[in-house]
Amino acid sequence: MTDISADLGDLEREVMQIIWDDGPMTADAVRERLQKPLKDSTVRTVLRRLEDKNYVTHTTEGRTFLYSAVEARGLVAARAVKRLVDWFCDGAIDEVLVGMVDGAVLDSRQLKLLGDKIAEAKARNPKKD
Amino acid sequence: MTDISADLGDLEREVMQIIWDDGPMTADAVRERLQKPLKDSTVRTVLRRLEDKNYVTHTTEGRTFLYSAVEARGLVAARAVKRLVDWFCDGAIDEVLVGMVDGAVLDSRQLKLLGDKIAEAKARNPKKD
DNA sequence: CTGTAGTGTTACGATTCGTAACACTACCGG
DNA sequence: CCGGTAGTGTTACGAATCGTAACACTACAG
Repeated sequence: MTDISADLGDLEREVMQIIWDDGPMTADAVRERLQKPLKDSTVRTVLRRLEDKNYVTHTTEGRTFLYSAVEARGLVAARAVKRLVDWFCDGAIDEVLVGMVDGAVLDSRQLKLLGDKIAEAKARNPKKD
Repeated sequence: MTDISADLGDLEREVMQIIWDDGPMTADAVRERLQKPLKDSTVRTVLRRLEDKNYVTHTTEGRTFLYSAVEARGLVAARAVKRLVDWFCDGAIDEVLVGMVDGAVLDSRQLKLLGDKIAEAKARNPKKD
């Protein structure tokens, strides 16, 4: 479908969360942290798919794989958001923002946070304006 | 997959764009505006699926259907963004924002736009702060 | 009353994803 | 030296979604 958002299934995302939260870890460690009791091979398959999709990499520790995230969660999410906006509105981000405000998607606290972050970003990175 | 972003395929999205852009219209009108030359029944199937998903509705004009969008594009996109952020970061929108800035997902123009929109929103909707 | 414009039904192949069995291999302990 | 265990690789299968479309049905115009 030319996947927007992120080409991650539910289980794949859960695994990513675990790895994002708890740093590099073995397949077995991932399995133990999952809610659903899944077979070993299931978790491994998911990890391999995530590696194919370049969400994780592994290093070899002895004969064991240590999986770690390739990119920070926030970055992946941010790019997903951008892709989503591009896809939806051909990049017309203001249309989305209007939607956010009008649809009460963001509450006032989040709006404030957003504003602060932008101020920060501008301060840190004061290009031509 | 508990579809995030929007449960729209590529063709479905194209159709939505057309309807969002050009108001209520017949299935045939949609087909004519599409890039790829598709069979009539294809377009109708997509429209029916979009109606199932509650993206469009139709009114009957004589024996012809007039399809129109149920919700504004920006609103749909905004909600998709929110769902995405929730899904990814459990709602930790600041993590996403950091990602946007660090990953240069937004350029300075967009940051400014974002800031302006927020100011607007606050002005229009000055809740407790 | 028949054809045409329009709608509804059904389908099929590709892809993705959750889920897993099974097969293979290298090292540790006896 | 050899077998079992821990770990990896291969292959698969069923459900869901989506693009794509054929075909069947129906109502109104002429």
